[in-house]
Amino acid sequence: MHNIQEIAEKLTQSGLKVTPQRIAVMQALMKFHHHPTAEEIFREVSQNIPGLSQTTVYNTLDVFVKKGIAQRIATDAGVMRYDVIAEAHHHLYCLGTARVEDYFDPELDKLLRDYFEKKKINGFRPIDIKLHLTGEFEEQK
Amino acid sequence: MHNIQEIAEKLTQSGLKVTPQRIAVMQALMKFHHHPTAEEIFREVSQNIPGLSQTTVYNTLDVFVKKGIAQRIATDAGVMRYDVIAEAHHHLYCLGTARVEDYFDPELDKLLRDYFEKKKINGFRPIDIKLHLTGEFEEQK
DNA sequence: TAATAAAATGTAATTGTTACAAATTAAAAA
DNA sequence: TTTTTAATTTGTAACAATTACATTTTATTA
Repeated sequence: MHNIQEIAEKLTQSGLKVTPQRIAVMQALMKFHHHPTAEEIFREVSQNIPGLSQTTVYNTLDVFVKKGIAQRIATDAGVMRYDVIAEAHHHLYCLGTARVEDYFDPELDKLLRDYFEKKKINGFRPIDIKLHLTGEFEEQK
Repeated sequence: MHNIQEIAEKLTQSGLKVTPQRIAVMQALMKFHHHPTAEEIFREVSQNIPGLSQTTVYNTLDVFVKKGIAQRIATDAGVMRYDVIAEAHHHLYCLGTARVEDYFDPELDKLLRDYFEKKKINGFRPIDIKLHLTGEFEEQK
């Protein structure tokens, strides 16, 4: 779902009005695969929508998060990063760069699900299990 | 190691001068088990050290993190929280409250270590593996 | 096409954190 | 002990990211 039609549909489904700003923010979210900050999205979307306000970007991202069509992640640098929600995935935090990448691993998900089914944590019912892998990218990519 | 002597020793070992502020900050870090914010530490430590500056708390926590005797974690609320580093542990993020609790599970650690030994992620070498369990505490505790 | 609730805008406030210069202090040397 | 010196603390001000709020604009529905 990368075209305007489908995005509009998704917005309507979530009970949101379809506006150029929202469509553009969603497109930017889907374009960047490295968890953009609100500022990066603002810069990107501003090219198409000249008078765009920062506030709008923050509002829009917030709404997306509340509706569950985007995800907000806190980074160690103190900036929030955003993410379109697709399937379950984990995050790779690159040490040198501040990069955050998605990591999909259904096999691991199953392993964890099974593990916590057996093992109970006292009084805590996990709803979402996410791995936080800190490390380094080897030169290549 | 909860007494002044031992804390002082730990500071010296890390190549840090022993100051009342540092000792008090470390004591506060050890007293609170729910990952205090800099502000919480400031309030606590201010009681013993009246003229204490906010900046000192931030500096001190930063130094601790750099020396590896404390840990800084970014939260979804946009505030940093701090943590004395003991053994490897994971974090339980409580949905309702903004609480973050430690979760120790050596068995799980081994499971994960083994898993990533076999399974290679393309180009990424994990240094630290941390689980991020979001969920709810059941009434009791 | 008009009415209306929702959304976007701009500005200003707020919050958490950091930069920086000056004053103080812990530790080492005399 | 006293002196020296580099490290640490302090206070203030700056900063960056985010939010509050009042006003204007717009998408949707009737």
